[in-house]
Amino acid sequence: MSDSPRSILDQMLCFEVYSTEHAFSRLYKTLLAPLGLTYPQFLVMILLWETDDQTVNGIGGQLGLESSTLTPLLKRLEKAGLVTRVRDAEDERRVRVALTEAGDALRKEAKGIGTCVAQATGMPEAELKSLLLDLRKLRNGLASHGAAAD
Amino acid sequence: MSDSPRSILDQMLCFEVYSTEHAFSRLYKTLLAPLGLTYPQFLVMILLWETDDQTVNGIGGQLGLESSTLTPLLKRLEKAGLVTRVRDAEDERRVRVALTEAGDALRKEAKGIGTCVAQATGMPEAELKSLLLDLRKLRNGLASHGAAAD
DNA sequence: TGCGATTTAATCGTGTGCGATTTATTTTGC
DNA sequence: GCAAAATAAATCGCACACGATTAAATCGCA
Repeated sequence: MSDSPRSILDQMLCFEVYSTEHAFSRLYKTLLAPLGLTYPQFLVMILLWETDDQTVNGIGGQLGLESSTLTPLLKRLEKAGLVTRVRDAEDERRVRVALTEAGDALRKEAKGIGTCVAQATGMPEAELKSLLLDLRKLRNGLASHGAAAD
Repeated sequence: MSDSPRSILDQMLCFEVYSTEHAFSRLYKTLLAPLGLTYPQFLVMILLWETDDQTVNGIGGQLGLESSTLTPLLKRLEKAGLVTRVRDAEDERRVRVALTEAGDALRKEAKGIGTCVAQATGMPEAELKSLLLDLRKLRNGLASHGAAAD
């Protein structure tokens, strides 16, 4: 990227979101490499650290991901020994995802990452907070549009 | 997504960017389906509509994408009859990507998409513009951090 | 001039993402 | 109580996206 020649892309908000997402992704890649996690895997772990033992749909609802994305991802976390996947005895359709000891222990390793990212932005906290709220407003607008079309 | 239970994710700017990117992606999917384009393909077409006949690296530099991403994508555009890919006679290492007539003609079909997306956000133009600038500031911060680590 | 370093695309392997479909289970409506 | 509808997860095919590597062409400098 770096210094692109002026282009119509510079006026497009969607492209700014698109490339900012890539920038975050690249930063997280280096931060998460020691933990052996990808960014989406990290998001799942954050949810489980907060509330252990959730269903696939429960996780997907919070992240906005389909089971077609989550199932393979969760299998990789299982293979890495961080979570267990077991059919719910109450409702055999559901699969409950829970932390293993190793998965729980990883929480400590991840402690500093949040503040590390905040520092990497080079922006004051208040500005980041207001940007977050503006983005949420935008996302809600886009989502409601999609929902209205159904 | 919709109404997630309150979670630590709600405080994370990176997740807001991540999910806003998905929201844009879903919206563009429906808008671009009639053109037979994906969103990254659309970005490439925008660059070519603006400046025809560019190298793979030239396009990649503007989009922040590697040749490992672009080469298959460009081959799909070529297969769809929208662009040509030919080795540069001046420098045989380079591949020049240019619009076909069909690729150029598609420009008209894409005319309304920009304003359509702007409307879908449900936010006033000035707000979108300031959000774009804030995001650019954030992205530059993240990128410079990554560069500094090299 | 010629050879090593650099540049440019392409290739390969891994990991998201999604839509459409499938399978198994539970809920419902009669 | 049982067939139809609904729900949950998994599966499949396709399309990004990146890092590492490779192959070919060009550059640069001794």
